Amino acid sequence: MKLTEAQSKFIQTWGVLGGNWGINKTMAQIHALLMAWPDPLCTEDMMEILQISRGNTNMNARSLMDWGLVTKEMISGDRKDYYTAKKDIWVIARQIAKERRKRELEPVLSSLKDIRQSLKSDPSPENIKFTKQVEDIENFTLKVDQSLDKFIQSDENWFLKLVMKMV
Amino acid sequence: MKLTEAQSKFIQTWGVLGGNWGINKTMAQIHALLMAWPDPLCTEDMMEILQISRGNTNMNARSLMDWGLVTKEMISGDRKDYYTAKKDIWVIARQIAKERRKRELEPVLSSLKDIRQSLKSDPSPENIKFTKQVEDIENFTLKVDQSLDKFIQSDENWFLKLVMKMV
DNA sequence: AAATAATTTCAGAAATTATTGAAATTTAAG
DNA sequence: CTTAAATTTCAATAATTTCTGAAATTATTT
Repeated sequence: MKLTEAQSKFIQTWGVLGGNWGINKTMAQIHALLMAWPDPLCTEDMMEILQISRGNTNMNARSLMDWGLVTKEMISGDRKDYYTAKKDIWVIARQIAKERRKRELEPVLSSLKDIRQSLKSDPSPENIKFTKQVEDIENFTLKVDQSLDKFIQSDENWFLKLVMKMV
Repeated sequence: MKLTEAQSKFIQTWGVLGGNWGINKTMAQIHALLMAWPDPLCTEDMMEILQISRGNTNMNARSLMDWGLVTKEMISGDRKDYYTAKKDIWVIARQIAKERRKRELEPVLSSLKDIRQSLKSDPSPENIKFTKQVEDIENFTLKVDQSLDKFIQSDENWFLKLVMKMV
């Protein structure tokens, strides 16, 4: 059970990328490993390949499942849990977009709404510019939210069309 | 020199958002403060309002300048440096897109290219699926890169059009 | 040129975040 | 039900990141 040169590089690259986006390095590496590996892997495998502890492996595998990027799999005749990652990069991207929208964009939108509320109840002249500012940011964020939503939905339609054709 | 309720909330919100995106909280807060404040602020001002040290203020203000989000300004009759942030959210978003593209996307693309190279020189059968995987990811990343580029360019045209109209 | 003011740097401290590993719990098999 | 294997949890520790504050540097005034 050993990585090829290319797989190592891939895991390394994904780990750095994750770091830039506020994602735990181990989580990104487990994700990369499961994307790079053709078959499901158990905890022991991941521990050995990535040289990390059992606890760390378990916690980050769970996070990846919370993000909907990884699933557990049963292998008959073996009582260990096996993990696989989605492999289609468009599906992965849509899933990440969906989660970040829910976890980050929605709360920001709600905060901006609150702030606009505060500003309404305190219409002092020094707030005029700032009010405009907050409105602009809220509109921008709404646009981003809508675009993300479109992207997230995108292939459901494609999928439906495909199904229609098949019938 | 004191923040309104709304301004505080705004700085708080921006700080949390920054955290989610791998950006230092103080940096995000200084940025938010300068966006929310109508006039330029000096180091002392920022230190007092955000309750942070001189060194911290200086370092993060510099980072914001590196990102092209904040500029120094001179106020005549005062030898202190004053800082202001760009206020147009579209300009800000384009600037951030531009920097992240340069700092993150380009290196990832270059790594992916390397990985593909490694794979070419080791065409073992267990690499077939992984090669396809890497190619897919590279294509996806290129698409993202192109879309970002389009977004970054977007209002240069708009700006040119505006200039034409003005002449 | 000396004095003063402002800025920058950076080593160490503090705070935060990630990781370990062993104990507790859960799950499955005999 | 008992035993054994696997998983999960979490307090302790390690690693990393951020922040401070004082010293060094740079810029401005007199």
